Amino acid sequence: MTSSSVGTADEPDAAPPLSAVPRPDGQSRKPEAWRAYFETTAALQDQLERSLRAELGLHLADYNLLLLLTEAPDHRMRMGELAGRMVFSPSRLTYQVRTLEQRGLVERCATPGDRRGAATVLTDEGRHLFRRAAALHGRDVRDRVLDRISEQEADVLLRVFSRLANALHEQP
Amino acid sequence: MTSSSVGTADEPDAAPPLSAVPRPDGQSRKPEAWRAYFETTAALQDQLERSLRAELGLHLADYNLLLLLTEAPDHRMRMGELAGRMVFSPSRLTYQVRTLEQRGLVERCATPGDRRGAATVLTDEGRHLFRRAAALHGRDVRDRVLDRISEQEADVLLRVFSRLANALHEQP
DNA sequence: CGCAGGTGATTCAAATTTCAACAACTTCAT
DNA sequence: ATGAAGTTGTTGAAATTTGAATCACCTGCG
Repeated sequence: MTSSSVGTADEPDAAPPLSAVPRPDGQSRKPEAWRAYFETTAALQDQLERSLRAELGLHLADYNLLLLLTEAPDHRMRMGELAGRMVFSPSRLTYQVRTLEQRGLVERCATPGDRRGAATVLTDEGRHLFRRAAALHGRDVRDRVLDRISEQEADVLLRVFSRLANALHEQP
Repeated sequence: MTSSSVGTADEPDAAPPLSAVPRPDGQSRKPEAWRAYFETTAALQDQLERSLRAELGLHLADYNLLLLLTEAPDHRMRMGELAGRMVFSPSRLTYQVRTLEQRGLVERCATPGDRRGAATVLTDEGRHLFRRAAALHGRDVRDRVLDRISEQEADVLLRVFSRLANALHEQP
């Protein structure tokens, strides 16, 4: 995907200025920032996905699902919660889990108290594959992103995106 | 989509350019920043897409395609270039353009010098719909993002994502 | 010229995702 | 209890996306 500019966008492209001094023309740089963010994100996800695919045959979505399970207590999570965290529709999650199950990376099982529910658990094989995937993906992310930003910039990113996330959850 | 955290990212951080103030515990906040960025981006795109869909029946990809055409000289662009900018596979672009063509928003036409090529042009109807879409999408983006960050933060985002984009283009 | 080797774009089948029901179960107020 | 209403997940068909051919055309060299 690309741009998604707010419309009033004049191309940035080159090395951006250093200070936060207001521009001579009094214009905001926010639209440019939005566009840079949006376009770069598309290219970045494309590359991360390709790498994971080429090396381990995993989609980024597979990776993220395995990551969530890895972190979950007992390596186990309800379908619903998983769907929410993945920003997936329920049916998409069902499909996704089915494919991982066919590859032996996860297993489905019933939930204790609620006979409607289902849960997904990481298998040993899933845990092993994730370990390899994490090494690869971690390297990819460091090479392409983390090693290219300063701690200060990381702080700003963390602050900004955390704030945005809170706002998104409050008023959908 | 979710996280994509770097997971097992225990590695000395790259040299922080400026005067990064280390955390008390000496840990880097980069992995957290990455994760906040990644997760928030997923939720944000989901909401932007929903809004555009609900109001105007456009996918975010439709919007972006129309945006690129709107900005292009003569409201016209080659398939190849469009695909590159959209980070779309050629066949995906072909399909995407076909659906927009069926809705009367764009037209295909031959390219002057090269009889292999094809180009896409925005129609008047496409231009009109884009205007409405831009108003809506612009408001969405302002409400959810731009009005929630400072000019200084926007500057950092612009600087960071421009830098990352350059790096991505250099070493795929 | 004449064709070997690209390039630009489309096509087709298979994989994935969405959307709108549906089924199974829980909850809660009767 | 009882059944209306809400939850949880799945299913099936249609829409979208991918990936491997394929088609049509350009380029350059012998």
